Amino acid sequence: MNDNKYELIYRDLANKIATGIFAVGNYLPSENDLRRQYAVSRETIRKALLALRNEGKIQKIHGKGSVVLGTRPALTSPELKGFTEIAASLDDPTNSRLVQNDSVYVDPERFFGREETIVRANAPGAQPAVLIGRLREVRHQPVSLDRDYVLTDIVPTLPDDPAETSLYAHVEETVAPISYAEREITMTQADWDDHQFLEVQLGTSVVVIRQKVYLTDTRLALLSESRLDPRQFHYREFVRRHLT
Amino acid sequence: MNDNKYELIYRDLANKIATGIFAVGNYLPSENDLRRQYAVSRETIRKALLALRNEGKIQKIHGKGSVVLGTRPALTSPELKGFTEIAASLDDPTNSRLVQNDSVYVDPERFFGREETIVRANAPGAQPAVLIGRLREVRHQPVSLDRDYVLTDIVPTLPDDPAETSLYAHVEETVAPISYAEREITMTQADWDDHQFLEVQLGTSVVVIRQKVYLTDTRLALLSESRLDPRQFHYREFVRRHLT
DNA sequence: TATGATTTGTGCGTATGTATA
DNA sequence: ATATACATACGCACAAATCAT
Repeated sequence: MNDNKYELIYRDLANKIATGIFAVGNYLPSENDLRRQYAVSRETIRKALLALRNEGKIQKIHGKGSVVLGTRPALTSPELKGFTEIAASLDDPTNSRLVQNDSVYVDPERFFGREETIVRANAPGAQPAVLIGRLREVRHQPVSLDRDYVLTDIVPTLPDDPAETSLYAHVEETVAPISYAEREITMTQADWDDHQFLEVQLGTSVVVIRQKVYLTDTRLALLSESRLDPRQFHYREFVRRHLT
Repeated sequence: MNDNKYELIYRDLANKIATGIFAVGNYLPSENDLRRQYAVSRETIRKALLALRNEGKIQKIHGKGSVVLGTRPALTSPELKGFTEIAASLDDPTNSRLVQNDSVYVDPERFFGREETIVRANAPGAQPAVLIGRLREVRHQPVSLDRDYVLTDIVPTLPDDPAETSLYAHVEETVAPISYAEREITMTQADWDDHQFLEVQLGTSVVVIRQKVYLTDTRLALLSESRLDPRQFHYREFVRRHLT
């Protein structure tokens, strides 16, 4: 949590949109009104509005004002959050079960695409990692089978109870803030684990979301793979055509 | 194309990153150097860098500089572009075949999720639209079956040859700039058309990307559905954890 | 049609704070 | 400690789009 002015204003406005105080389709107060209300400069207001715009919460219309567009939630969404963090914002009961916890070697270069990520210790590009496999349940139904490869060189420790704790929170507390990720979504054939845990038929398709998660200093901290039942998969995002 | 200073600088820097003049892993010149090189104020430079950062092309590190991260291309990517526009940037030969061209009524409220989009003319929420179905081929292989529902009330005319022309370009020339879209990715069972055109087996899974495409004034201009062979589907995007 | 008021967009300058080396 | 580099914040001027008169 930052205490920047524009971020505080951003959160206040985002909250007022989420709770309907600023209703969808209506205009926000003008930048000059907001400037007076928050007693800041116009540039500070504009930074807050830009952040809302980039997330698709408002649309700025030249000469008119800022229209409230609405809000989009989902379990699998463009936000860079861990399951534990998303679960905290859901009403439904959620559960994580540890199903794997091994020391392995991985080659991050082979994580995207359809190659094998786990390699021999002496393979070129091999890095030591801890593999944590967790089955995620919402409303007591399995929704995803997650495997995180935590790079030991960057993240030397792990939470005491990996099933209960947010990996992201642990990394940010013990190493450095998580900053960004490259994400890949593909489809593949269900394997035995998918069949066992996600209760999908062998050989049918499952959705695979892979992420390379980086710290603020661009160091790669972990690889994560999430396998989902295609019947439950729905991914929503907001995309813009232009910078401005 | 805008002729704003910061956008020109953005494009110049993006181009130098794409062509390797600024190599991955290296630092860009400092904001002060860039300010001198382009003979603009520091804020203008910072706007250009912010745009690069938001697209995952650079990472700004406080007190150090801006590291070049790299570039990510793909046929199905987070950019809001039509197939014709993406095809223009590919080396491979591409082709579009018109397979459908009908007048229908749609209910945009029913476009996301798993409901029927095409409704009766007198249904509540029904809007007139032209359905344009096109089979897209790359390297003479079918890659996607696209259906665009162009809302007649907003876009009254259509290009003369819908198979060859970019719908997006036509909308922007005759109506208003396209600004943003809500996108949904799901999976469903292949139907007869998928089997015929995409050459996938009946009943196996296909990827469905649906988009609601809006103009700068927030009017909904068209609905588009893209159905893809899951074996060829790979979607890559860049996501950030924080605003700053 | 034209004009002025309002609102957002772009650009510049300056000052201060904070992180890095 | 000092210099460098990025981050935040304020203020100002003018351009461009919109709308009511």
